[in-house]
Amino acid sequence: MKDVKARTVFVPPHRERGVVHARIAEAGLRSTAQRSVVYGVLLDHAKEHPTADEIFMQAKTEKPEISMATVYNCLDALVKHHLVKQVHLERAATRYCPNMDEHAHFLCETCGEVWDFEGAAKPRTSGFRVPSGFSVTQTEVNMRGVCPACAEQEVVR
Amino acid sequence: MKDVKARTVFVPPHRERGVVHARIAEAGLRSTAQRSVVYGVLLDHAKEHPTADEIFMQAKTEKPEISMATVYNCLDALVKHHLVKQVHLERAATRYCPNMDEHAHFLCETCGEVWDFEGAAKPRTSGFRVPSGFSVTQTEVNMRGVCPACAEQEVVR
DNA sequence: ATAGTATTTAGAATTATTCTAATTCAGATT
DNA sequence: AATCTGAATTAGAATAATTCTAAATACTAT
Repeated sequence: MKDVKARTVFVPPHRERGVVHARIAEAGLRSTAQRSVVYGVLLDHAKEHPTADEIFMQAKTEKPEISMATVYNCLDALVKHHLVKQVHLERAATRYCPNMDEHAHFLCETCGEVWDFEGAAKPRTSGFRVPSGFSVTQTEVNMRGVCPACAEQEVVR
Repeated sequence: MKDVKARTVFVPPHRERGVVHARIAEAGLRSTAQRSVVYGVLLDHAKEHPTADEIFMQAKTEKPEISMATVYNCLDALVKHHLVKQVHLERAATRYCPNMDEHAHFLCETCGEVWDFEGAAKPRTSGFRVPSGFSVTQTEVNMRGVCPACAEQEVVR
């Protein structure tokens, strides 16, 4: 399990009793203890863009009985109700992101860290021509390259 | 294995003796029989955006001894030498695309088909602000929604 | 409190991908 | 044409990611 970090302008809501519960309920989801824990973990670790497994391990510290299947169930429910986004960056495990503002993801190919890039694409379709008849509900923009820290190291070497 | 189709403006080069070989060599890769088969399959099935497993099954019809590990090795080599792109649309298997023109991918959430949307994003970063210091080498744009055929069926129903 | 439905659970099953170590091959050199 | 050398291929095992299953539990509305 690689340790990933990321920078974002997104400020997750302060995680306190009731806030997470309320958000889940507002989204039209039955609010269960497990969903609160999973969503709470994701809000606390938004910058890490954690995988299901990383979320599972963290969630267990708060709720030891929780199972992996439940983490997947919860994540799917949160995704379906637009509280969380899936991020498909690599051939490896899917990552999750509770920042629903429009933003792109950047993966540093050298260190593997994931970053959020703010700034909405106008049109919402990121500049690509959408043939008529297609309705686009979601756009995911993923970039790869080298982050400043890694670029600097290369120069030094 | 789901049967997928897609529409694209990309016209794959006619697959004949030597053409595939030459492209691989030009890319700076040692040209082996297996790489030719894998790349050839991909060119013939560009519209399907096949998975490694689908490519493996097709490749076996041309070269029965080929192994799955080789398909992955070949795909990785082709990706590294910019002959092929990985497409990460879903939590499921990675898809591969030999169309290196700038384009976006669209996944119909109803029927699961993948489509190519032409049209380069300018700036190359798809309208998102890239913080200074980051160098972007690749941008992947994935959209989801409903394709015309599925939209029509919904109206009828 | 009770029924009815959705959710959770453990663990098995499946699918996708990577690894390993032995063998074979492509391309350069003689 | 034969030889060399590092790279590529192979089968199969191993690992990792995700989904499935059936039984138990927890919510919500009565």
